[in-house]
Amino acid sequence: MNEDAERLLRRHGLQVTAQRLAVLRAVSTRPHATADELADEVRGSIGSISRQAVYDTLGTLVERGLARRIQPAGSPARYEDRVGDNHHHLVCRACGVMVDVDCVVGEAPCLTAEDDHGFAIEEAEVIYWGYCPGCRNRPGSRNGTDRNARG
Amino acid sequence: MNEDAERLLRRHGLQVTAQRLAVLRAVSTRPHATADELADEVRGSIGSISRQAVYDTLGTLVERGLARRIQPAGSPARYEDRVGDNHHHLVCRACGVMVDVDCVVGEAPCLTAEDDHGFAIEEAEVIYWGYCPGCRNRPGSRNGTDRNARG
DNA sequence: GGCTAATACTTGACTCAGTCCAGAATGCGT
DNA sequence: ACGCATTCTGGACTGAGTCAAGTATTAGCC
Repeated sequence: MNEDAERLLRRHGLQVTAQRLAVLRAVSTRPHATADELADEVRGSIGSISRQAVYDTLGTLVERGLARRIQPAGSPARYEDRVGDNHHHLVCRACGVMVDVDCVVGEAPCLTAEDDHGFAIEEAEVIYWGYCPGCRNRPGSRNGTDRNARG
Repeated sequence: MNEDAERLLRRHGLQVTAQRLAVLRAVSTRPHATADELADEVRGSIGSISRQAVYDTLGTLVERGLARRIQPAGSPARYEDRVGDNHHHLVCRACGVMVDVDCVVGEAPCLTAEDDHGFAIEEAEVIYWGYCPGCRNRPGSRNGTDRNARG
């Protein structure tokens, strides 16, 4: 598994370091985690890492297309390693949990806006907002009262 | 015009204050502006306002459905007064400009995810990422090099 | 295996958006 | 006009993310 990660980095022209391998593994084992959570995960596996290294590495991974950054409203950035397929996200307003959903329209026609205003559209990011099964059944936590609550 | 804003506030059970009127007007005249920009706009019209009052008022307006908050990746929250219709946004990766686009699918079938994972889905937020006409033609500013550029 | 240049990591200070709090001011119903 | 409830102000604070300078690692070469 480390073999794979190492090759992956090299294939994308990146130097292989313990930190990068660990971050790559963390993104894969904990999809939708924040930079902070990933840092914790990494510390669990290689002992320690600086915040800066985490941000730097994540930035590089996103830039090289090895990871994807999602930034839902009111939440710090989250990262996932599912790239290349056209999937979207479902976020619970109450507890902040995020799950993947496949694109309604299949491939990439999401990319078609009615009027593109002359823009060269590259990507359509879709976030579905709602309440997860757990929070739907927990009274008081789903009427917008705690709209800022998150997990 | 102030008449309208005043009535609007009252109708939604809100006290009418100079600050609220001004914020409401600012949101309407400068769609997609950040809280800070709106504060400036308001200062231009009523002299001065505290940051807190701006955030507070915007929060209230959003809560009562008089305004909508959009938070694209890497950008502070933006506000607009176009509510109730199912429109989305088109954001330029290079200069950060944001324009409205109508929903591809018309009404609200955007709300249908293939598998809702048991969530009660309320809203689908769609952001199209790309490059605006100006930035498309400006070489060097559209190849992801300055992915963080905005403003 | 050791040397060197390039790249990556660490540490700490900093910025920026947004929130919290206590006290002062204002609007609203009577 | 009065008193209460709501709102506004100013300042301190938090949390996410960035900048910059110095140190450590990696990769390529001998």
